[in-house]
Amino acid sequence: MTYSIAQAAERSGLSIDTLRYYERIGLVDPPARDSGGRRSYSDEDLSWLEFLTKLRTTGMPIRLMREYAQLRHKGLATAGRRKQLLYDHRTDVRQRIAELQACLAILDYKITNYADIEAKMAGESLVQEVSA
Amino acid sequence: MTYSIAQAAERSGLSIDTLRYYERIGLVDPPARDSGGRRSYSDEDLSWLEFLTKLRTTGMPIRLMREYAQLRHKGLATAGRRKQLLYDHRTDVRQRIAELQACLAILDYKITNYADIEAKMAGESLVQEVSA
DNA sequence: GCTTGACCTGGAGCGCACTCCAGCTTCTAC
DNA sequence: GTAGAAGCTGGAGTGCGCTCCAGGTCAAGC
Repeated sequence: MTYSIAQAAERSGLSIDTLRYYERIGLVDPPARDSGGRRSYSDEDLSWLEFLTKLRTTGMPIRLMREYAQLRHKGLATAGRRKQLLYDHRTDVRQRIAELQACLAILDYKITNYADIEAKMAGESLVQEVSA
Repeated sequence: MTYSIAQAAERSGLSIDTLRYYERIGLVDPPARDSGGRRSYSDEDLSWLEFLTKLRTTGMPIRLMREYAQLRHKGLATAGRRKQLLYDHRTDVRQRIAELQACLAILDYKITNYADIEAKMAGESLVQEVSA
């Protein structure tokens, strides 16, 4: 299967401009071209894009994604370094999750507080109503 | 207790420039000034900064932090809207955590794959050694 | 009273990750 | 054979969240 840039954009969730941008900066290999010179993405291209979006979602800077992409081109010999890159990144992601969860607890606390305030205010207006 | 801007920066984890920037854009109230016209942060100021950094850590855009800050000034009457803001934000944060966890699973998978490759390569070089 | 260092202001600059644009080509459908 | 949609390129522009700078003030220690 091959895909036009519009289809690749839809499937990857990236914009057409972003796809071309990623190609320009060396994050993705230039895809095949059709007879009219238009980009024609393969399933393999899409898999790589999908993985890239995971890295992006987890906040990997483009600089590192590019490094990973370049290592891929050098074949099996670089597997160790690629693994290390992902390993380090995983550590970051875990830390980020922990951080978010800690903040979540604070949000919970604040929200509960506001709920209490609302309950109290509702109670008071009830008292007003009853005493009126 | 009062704190110089350098102390406030250290305690909040923000830079001095960021503290002044937050003040400029209305995220924090202008703190008191000492006799020489220098900023003098109170414990209350620091608490607010601490909370702001939680919102920032969880990715709340400055626009919304500012909205929250402005609501605070209007007193209890805005408690409901502030709660709603935090509530919506909590939903975002939870979703973000779920997203990160899904990506984490993929990273785990990839890393395991690389470990397998390494094990296989090590095995092969062992075979080479033995057969040499 | 002079140096040093922290702090002040207004405004410019920066890095990141896109996003948009002008002007052109190419395919498709009528 | 022509209109319209989709795609092409190189390059400029954008939004966010800071970060840095020049030129000045102020207080403390020597």
